[in-house]
Amino acid sequence: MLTNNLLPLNLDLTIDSGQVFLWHKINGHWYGIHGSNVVKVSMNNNFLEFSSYPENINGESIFRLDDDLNTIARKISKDSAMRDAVSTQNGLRLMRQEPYQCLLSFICATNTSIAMIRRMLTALSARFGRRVEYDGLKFHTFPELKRLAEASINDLCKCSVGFRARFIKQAAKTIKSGSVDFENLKHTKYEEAKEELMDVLGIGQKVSDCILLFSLEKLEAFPIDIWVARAVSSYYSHLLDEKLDETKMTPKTYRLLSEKMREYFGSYAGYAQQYLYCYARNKIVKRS
DNA sequence: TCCCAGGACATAG
DNA sequence: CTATGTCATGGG
Repeated sequence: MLTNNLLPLNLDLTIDSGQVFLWHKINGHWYGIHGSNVVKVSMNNNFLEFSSYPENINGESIFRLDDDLNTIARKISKDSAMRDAVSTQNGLRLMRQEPYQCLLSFICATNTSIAMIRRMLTALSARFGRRVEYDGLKFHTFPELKRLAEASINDLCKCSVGFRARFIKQAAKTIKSGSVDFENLKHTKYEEAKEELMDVLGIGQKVSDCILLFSLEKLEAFPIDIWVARAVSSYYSHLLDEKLDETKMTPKTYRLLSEKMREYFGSYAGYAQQYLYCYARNKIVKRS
């Protein structure tokens, strides 16, 4: 499938921006795990080339080409910091993930690094997913909820998930039971949907925001991790009433901050957040 | 050896 | 409602 609708799209930047964790670049093509499918993507002079297996998936949907990025970039470019973040990362987009995979991924993302998240999710898929071969390459699909819900804590721990094992198992049980309806949440107001997700064990404010932004169409969600907190502290302290200690993110501080930033950036605050996140990781001095 | 990483939970006040 | 300690794991 080929498309050039509403580009720009920078594949490398987007896929490697801490949203998805089961993608690999092989021979110039990106291969990713999208639920029970393997997807294959590449760019050929402004055309998105896309295929998937075993099901036929819409690549424009995964890369949110239905979002008019130029308009969004213009809307969030309200200050010099964001203008710089946008202009130096042209084509960075949000992705549209499978909600259940996104949810489990960000439960694994608590208090760890991206390299570790990749390791955990790769191990979980290898142990509990289904083997698929595509383009002569071997993959494992993302585990079905049933497998994770029935897995023993011990076997989950073999995937280096540590204390997250019980969260993964319990969350898989909860979602499988149907008490959380993703399709319904897509049409529920941000605040209400956020609260509902936080009823799931292992999901707090930040993880909930990530799930909402990356898989449930809540583009106003503004997840705050340590990097975004540093960026806000560096570039947006003038918007805050009190001085921000970005090392101490209490639930109260998180609530105030994210509310402030949603208010400032508006309905596309999530895009602003993603630009800030990547910008901060490259720009702000990493403490050794 | 200590600190950090896309934090959240349990408990006590 | 708020503050503090605890939770595995691996890299730097």
